[in-house]
Amino acid sequence: MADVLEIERRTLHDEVVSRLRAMLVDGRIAPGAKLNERELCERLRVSRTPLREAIKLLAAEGLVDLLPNRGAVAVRLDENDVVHIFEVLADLEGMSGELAARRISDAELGEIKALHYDMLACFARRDLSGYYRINALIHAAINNAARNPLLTKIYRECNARAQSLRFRTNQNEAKWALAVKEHEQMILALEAHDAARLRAIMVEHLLRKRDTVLELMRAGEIQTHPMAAPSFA
Amino acid sequence: MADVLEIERRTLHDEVVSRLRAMLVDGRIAPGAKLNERELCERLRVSRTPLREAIKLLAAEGLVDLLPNRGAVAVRLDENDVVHIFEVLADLEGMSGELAARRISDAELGEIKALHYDMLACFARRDLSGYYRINALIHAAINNAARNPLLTKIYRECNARAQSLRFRTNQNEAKWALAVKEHEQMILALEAHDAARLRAIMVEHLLRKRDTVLELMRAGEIQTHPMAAPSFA
DNA sequence: GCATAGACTTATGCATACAAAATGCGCTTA
DNA sequence: TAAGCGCATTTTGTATGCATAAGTCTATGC
Repeated sequence: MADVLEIERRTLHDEVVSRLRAMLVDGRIAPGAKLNERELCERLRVSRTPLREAIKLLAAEGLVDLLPNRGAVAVRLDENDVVHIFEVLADLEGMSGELAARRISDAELGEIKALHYDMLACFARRDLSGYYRINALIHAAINNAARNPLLTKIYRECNARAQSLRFRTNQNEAKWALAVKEHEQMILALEAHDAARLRAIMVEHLLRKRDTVLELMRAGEIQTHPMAAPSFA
Repeated sequence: MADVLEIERRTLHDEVVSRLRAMLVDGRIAPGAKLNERELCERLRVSRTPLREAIKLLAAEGLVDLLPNRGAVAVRLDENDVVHIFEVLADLEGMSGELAARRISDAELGEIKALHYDMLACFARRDLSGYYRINALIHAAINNAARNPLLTKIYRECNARAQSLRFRTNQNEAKWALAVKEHEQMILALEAHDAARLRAIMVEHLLRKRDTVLELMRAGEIQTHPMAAPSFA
């Protein structure tokens, strides 16, 4: 037998962290919504102890704000926050690209190319959801090829912050086409193992995304304002 | 009166996080040492609840490892970990430098110059402790001038990981002199607001530090091995 | 003599209980 | 009528208790 089956011994608070994080990132808990302990305990069927440990952890990850003696609320990002997050994210992506270009294996490169074609298929069908999903897989694969677990951890955390905005860029045809073109450049740079070039492309790619997100925010197309219904569904 | 005095309302777990973090970074809790809850409760005069919340948080910061059902231990870094940490740290420093060069105010630059002279004084006196302290202040000041709170947060956390090694580079005269020279280059690049150049210098600076730390580790001059006394003083 | 099984001890994980702070609401009063 | 005050309720912060898993030690069998 190849390997012993990994015994599933996640602790309760770990489980709660994962579930809460998902709820925050996918919007089931809206930005600005209060995290009522009693209510969440009932929803998640756990006592307050593991729940509170989880909330503290998510605060460290920047997904919730802790108000002393008044509990926690899902973070609501303003324009400055978005600028800061994407600034860091762009650099982390750049670093991922630089390292990946140097370290990627042929097998990894092959898989990324395959994903790229999957993504092109989504683009051709104008399947934005599929495109987003595969796009995320490609970025994760590049990050993974950088072979730095700490970079991966930090990248994931920053990405979660950004994702909590639940923006949808690429709704503009020209921008979407440009993003695809940038992805093609990425593949070329990866194949050429051109570290400096891939860094530049990825930084550029992310900064462009930042600008689009800022535009959407200014246009009011991203939910970051005082909510009509401050609770969560 | 200028401003209302900031009411000190830190919660107990917050306080515990700070104190434990300090103990981990400054070595009062040695790498590999087990964090016994009961013992720490008595030392810190708190109950297990806030202590456990703090430990979970420090695990997220990478300063302790959580072993399910077997508590927490202070992380012990191996060579790979060090490579990964400094790889990220070098990039974060590079990013700090790049942004700081673009955004630094004259006042901030003046303060950094002053610190630089303080550091030169320490160098002249061969005061390694003072040098280290001021060196950290300079790096923090540059980071601060980058005006990105998220970058600052991540930088601090990575730095804490590295600091937990408690290395002392610059014990070699030639390397110390080189480090000082690199700092002079930093000041010049900052003054010239040459972002690309400052990034390059800072990355280089950190990678050199990484190499020195790796040398020290290989020479057994950094305490990362199974301890004779696995508890803490 | 070594390995192993089993009881016993200890420490951790989770739940609950208690204390203190904040919030809400009705009443009073100017 | 609106602002302010005080009590009741809710919610958070901390401590403690209970159940279970890990660790330890001894005794027994091969």
